Amino acid sequence: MKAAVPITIASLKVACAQCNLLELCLPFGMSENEIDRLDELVGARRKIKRQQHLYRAGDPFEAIYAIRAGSFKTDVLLEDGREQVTGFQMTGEMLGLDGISTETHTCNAIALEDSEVCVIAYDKLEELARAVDGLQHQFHKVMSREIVRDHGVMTLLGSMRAEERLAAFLLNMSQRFTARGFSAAEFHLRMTREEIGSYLGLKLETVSRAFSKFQDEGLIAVQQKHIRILDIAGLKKLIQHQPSRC
Amino acid sequence: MKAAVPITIASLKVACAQCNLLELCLPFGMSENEIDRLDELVGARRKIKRQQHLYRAGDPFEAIYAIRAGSFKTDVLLEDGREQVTGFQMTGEMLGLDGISTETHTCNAIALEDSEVCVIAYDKLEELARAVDGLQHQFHKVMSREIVRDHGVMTLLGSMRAEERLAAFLLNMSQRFTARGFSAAEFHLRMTREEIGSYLGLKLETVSRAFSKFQDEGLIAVQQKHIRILDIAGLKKLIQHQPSRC
DNA sequence: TTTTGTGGTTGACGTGGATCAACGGAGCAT
DNA sequence: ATGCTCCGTTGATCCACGTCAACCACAAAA
Repeated sequence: MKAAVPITIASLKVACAQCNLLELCLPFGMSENEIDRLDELVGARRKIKRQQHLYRAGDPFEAIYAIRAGSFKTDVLLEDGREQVTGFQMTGEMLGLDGISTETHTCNAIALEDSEVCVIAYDKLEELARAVDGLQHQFHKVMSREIVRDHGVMTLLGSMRAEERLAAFLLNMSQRFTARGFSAAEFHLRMTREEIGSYLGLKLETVSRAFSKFQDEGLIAVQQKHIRILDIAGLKKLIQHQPSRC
Repeated sequence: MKAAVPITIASLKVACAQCNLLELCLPFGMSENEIDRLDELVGARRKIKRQQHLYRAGDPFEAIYAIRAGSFKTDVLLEDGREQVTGFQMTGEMLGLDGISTETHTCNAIALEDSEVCVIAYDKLEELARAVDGLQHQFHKVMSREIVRDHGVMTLLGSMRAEERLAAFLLNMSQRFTARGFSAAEFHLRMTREEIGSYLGLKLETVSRAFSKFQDEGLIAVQQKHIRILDIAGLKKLIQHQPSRC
């Protein structure tokens, strides 16, 4: 019997105010009072095992998700079978925003490791956003941030060469790990070379070669998915592309 | 004398309900009552001459803009001088959504022809969105649509070859002209080959060659910026990329 | 009219990254 | 252990697109 440990509904739900991801997630910038009201919003957590889908392209859109633990990729499948990874998401980041426009998810969200998300029913979110100023504003910021991020990727895909792309990717990962309290210089990638390549518009062999080249040049140390950045400045210099001559 | 034509403040403002872009713009899907309330929101129109900036990267963010007439491009400048076009916008589309996240515009918006926009003060928009359910929902949809669109561009840049990209671009333009009541088969591009190239991650010569090739193959007729699509199905076939063999 | 400038086309050539192929190592089930 | 499978690395070759350069069309200025 569990009499000694009272388990209430509340304890099964997410208490945003207690969540250590607060700084990274939707509540960022909201007042304490406002955050307390968020808890009516977050219905349940959901665990997703590695390689499983949180949602699929075509699924009806009902909720957005905040990553509580773990990480995900989003991708779309072209008619001819090509896969395009559109993003990697870490704890505190939101998934599913693309579904609002058509009320249907437009991509697949797949866990890169065993993960857990907070489920945020979208109709409730809209309702609460009307009442809680800070929530509305933060939600808009989250969506806008996604737009800015996507523009960054477009720039990367549209105007950088292979090594610049990979350098930008590593610096981005490093920065995101840092924001989560992990080492900026040493981390574990949860995605394969092929997934990185798809995201960066490169083939897996090219990604692999660029990793090796960076290693030869003393910029990083690679061991499978484990990355150690030895020369952050060197990587940064790479992405401002020395124009051909002069 | 103009005595016979009373000019009121109201007539200088935009009446969303009377605007013929209603179907394409923010009000789409809102009720008549709701749309009437929008008029308190749209402060003024602003005319932008060809090649002039509506806003610049770094400008403080105060308003978003609905294009009332004309067209724009958005771009970002990399440190080394490279320009990356992140989008082309037509009538009814919104500009400036990227600014919400950092309260600073992150790209430049430049008119491709003499244009006019409706200025929507962002703080007023948030305020009104709290009162008018339909507005809140439509605004979210507009932002989400931008995210979906960007994912589409990422897919294009990440996994298509030059001719596929250009075919996708032409079909997209055609579809957007159609939505605005113009011919699907014949239209005028307002941007240069270089701007198209930047957007598609190609050099202007490659764009030009692809146009010529499409013309040789009878898919389109090109004369400078004037495009006539002769074989829509043919273009569509191009973008599903016949996998190398079989 | 000629001039000048901007944008577009086309050709010749070079190269970055894709493709094809072989192999090696890690993790997992047996 | 053994074998299997997935993932990553590396080499050899190819080709799509970038680069460089010449030229052309059109529009605005002189």
